[in-house]
Amino acid sequence: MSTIDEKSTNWIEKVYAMVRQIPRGKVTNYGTIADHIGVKATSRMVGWAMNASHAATPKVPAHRVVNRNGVLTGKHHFATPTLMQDLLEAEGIQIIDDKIVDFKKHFWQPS
DNA sequence: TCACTGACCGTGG
DNA sequence: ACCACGGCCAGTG
Repeated sequence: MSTIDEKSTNWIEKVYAMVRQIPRGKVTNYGTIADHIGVKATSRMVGWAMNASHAATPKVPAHRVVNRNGVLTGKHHFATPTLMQDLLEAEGIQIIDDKIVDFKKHFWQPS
């Protein structure tokens, strides 16, 4: 705490940076992020990192990150269980049963 | 100090 | 096609 950190949890910051790079109206999944980071990090770690993303600056659009099934797995972790779906719908993404429609079409992947 | 869990994904039988 | 297991980091009890 105090002062901004250093090198520890460096891979976590990479996750934040990648999620912030996601354009509006697009979504990605944990595996792709972890894989692109190319470090010792798996999807589980990415999800855990996002758990602390609420303290990251600037805020990380975690609502654009879903699981491989295109399901809003982390919606329950938001301020409200419907906030994630509401944000995605606001970006033009249709969601049915907590699942993104045409997930592949809205899927975004880092270069 | 040790052990388990966590917003997951891929592979094997 | 379905079920079970391993992997990786950090935080909490």
